[in-house]
Amino acid sequence: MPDERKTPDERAGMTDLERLRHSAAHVLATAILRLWPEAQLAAGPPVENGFYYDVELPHHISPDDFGKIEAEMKRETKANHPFERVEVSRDEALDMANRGLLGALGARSAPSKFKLDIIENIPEGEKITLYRNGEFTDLCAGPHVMRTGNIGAFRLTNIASAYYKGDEKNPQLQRIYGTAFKNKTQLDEYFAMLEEAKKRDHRKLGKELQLFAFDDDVGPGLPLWLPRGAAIIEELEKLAKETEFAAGYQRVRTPHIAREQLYKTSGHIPLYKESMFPPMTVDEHEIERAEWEKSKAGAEFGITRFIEDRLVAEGKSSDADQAAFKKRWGEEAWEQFIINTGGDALDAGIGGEELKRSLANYKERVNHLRRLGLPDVYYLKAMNCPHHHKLFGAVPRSYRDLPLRLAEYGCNYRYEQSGELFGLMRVRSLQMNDAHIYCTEEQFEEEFRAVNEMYLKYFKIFGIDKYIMRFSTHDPAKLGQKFVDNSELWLKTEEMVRGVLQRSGINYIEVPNEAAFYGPKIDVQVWSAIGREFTIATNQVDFAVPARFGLVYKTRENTEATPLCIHRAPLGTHERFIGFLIEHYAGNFPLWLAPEQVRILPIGDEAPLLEYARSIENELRAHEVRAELDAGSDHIKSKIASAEQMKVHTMLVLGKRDLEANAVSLRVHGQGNLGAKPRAQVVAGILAAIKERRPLATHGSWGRELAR
RNA sequence: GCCGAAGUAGCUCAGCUGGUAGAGCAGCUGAUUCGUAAUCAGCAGGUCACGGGUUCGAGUCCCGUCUUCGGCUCCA
Repeated sequence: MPDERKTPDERAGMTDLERLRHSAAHVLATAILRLWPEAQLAAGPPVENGFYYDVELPHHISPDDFGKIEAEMKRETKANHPFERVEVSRDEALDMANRGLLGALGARSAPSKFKLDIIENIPEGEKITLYRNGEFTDLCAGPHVMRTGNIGAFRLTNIASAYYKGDEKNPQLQRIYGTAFKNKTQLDEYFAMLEEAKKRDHRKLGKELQLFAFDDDVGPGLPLWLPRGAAIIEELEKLAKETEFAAGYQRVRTPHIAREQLYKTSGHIPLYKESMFPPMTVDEHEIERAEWEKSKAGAEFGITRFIEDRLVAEGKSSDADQAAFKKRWGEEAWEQFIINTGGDALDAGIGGEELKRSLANYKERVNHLRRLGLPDVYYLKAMNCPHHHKLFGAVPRSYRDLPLRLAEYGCNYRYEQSGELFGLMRVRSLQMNDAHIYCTEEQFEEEFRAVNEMYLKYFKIFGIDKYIMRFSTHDPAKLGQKFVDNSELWLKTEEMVRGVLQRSGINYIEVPNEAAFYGPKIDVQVWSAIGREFTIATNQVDFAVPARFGLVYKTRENTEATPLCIHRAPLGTHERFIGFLIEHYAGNFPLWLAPEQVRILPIGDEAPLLEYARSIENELRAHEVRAELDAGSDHIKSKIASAEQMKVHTMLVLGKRDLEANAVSLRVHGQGNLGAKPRAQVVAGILAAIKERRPLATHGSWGRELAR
């Protein structure tokens, strides 16, 4: 949370680079004020890749303004003013803010309104400090570098909007982002890294490599998987199925929709209703219902008219009448009677044949509508757990059945806010590598440990060597609102999870107040080959929802107990995981994952050569290798260029010489020509590399091994 | 959802202050038979995101909608 106050301890812990960037934010503010003295400054902290300053300003700053802002910043760093720390009393600070002196170059007519607000939020007893560089003074707790000249190299990067303190009820500010480094070399390296990241962008590569597409008619956030992308999905599912089968999981299948009641039971409605697609209403009695509703309204009118015409006019009523009415016609008719007469019926006498007829008519209609029942309401499923809970409950369970591990690549639909959609990383239809493990408390530790080990196994396969597990716990103050109200269970399960994480030596950090509503969770963060961060999977403990579903198993003592549930998805969703893999591998997938594993490129199109090429293609395809034959009339250079461009993993170039020697000329994407090899050796090498899921991409070792 | 920017051929992009919509690549047809990153020629390809408006005339100006992007907020 960028706008949450940092404690003095956290500030003292700022790294040198953060200090430098924080100082750069002050220099940015100095420059902005020189150009637009009326600017109201809010906050300007260092962030992960740089810094920003939030300002309120009538002029809309655009990248076109960056040049002149940077020029002013340059002047300030050239001047090499010292950062001067001044301690002031609360009253002095308030006085200065009122005179517009804070976040300013000098006195101004308007008070420094955001600074005033910030001062008011500084806890009593905490020191209030100002920092000055040149003529610029800002309310700031520091720390800073010694002088403005210590900011070696900086550049403004982009501009965005942000609510003051991140609250949409507050005014919207312009947030100017920049980055700064000790020297120009580091700055240049950073921008080179960004360039590389741009080249690896999964949206760009996904289009170029024909992996997936989006279409306006299908809808935003609903990816269409082209055959090349679907091939990756197939491989991931194969991997998951093998791994999970070996770990004792059982596969299940559930529909994509369910009745409203399921999500009421699970508690997702109303808690997550906004992020679900709006419901579908199915009404088999739509016409009949409409007719009877209409005649019910007619009957009501009849009652009303009777009241108006007769009873009210005659003006008589009694408690005995009321009781008699209710007994004869029921509570509902009485209520309706009251509603229709605006309460006058209380004072009116009850009786008369006409009223009786009207009420009989009315009641018949009410009863008929009741028999029709309510229309069916269905939701697209936003998660698989409720369906899986129903599967647990579908069969009587005993402790002997536990742990029960139900796995499914379930397709979920989530109505993510339009502004959240982002390529494959945030979508509205997602296929999750989901499973739910139902177990006893005693089994929990072993199950949870096994899940973590599965993560580590996958990391190895995909060459992910940097990860962290974020262990999110509850906030006791929000029990009953954001979190299921059971303090004891929270503490108990959190302790269990913490224990497993500690004992298994997993790399984790603890994050308070971010748990799921039904239990503590673990978010798995990984870093791609170029150091971009992704949250790939979440792993959750659920001690609440199985009870809501009334799930029980028979214990050894023949009593009933509720199982614990672990929600886990090591490969997250296909969408996000493949998005990650594309950027991780820069589109150069290892052979087993490559959309097109082998392309056969004959030199020329003479019949015997094509026949030879076809026989190799058939042999590979018989082993389910994704092999294609380029039988076109292009020159070989051109065929190679096309194959390289599509990042085809292995190319087999075939000419007369190869035909005569029963050989193939091996070429691997990124490795170039590896020379002619016996056909059987190359085929065997390809099959082995796929079977073993050798982790490296094109720079991998298998091509080299074959070339030996 | 909020703020800002963008949307021209399958892709990458040009199209100036309003005056008949263009290139390269990809595609198709033909020629080329070439040993490791692009052989040549021809053809075809467009409701300039969509809907209104201003104008004699709109890709270009104005308004609305959709989508995408950069952020904010959100993420069971």
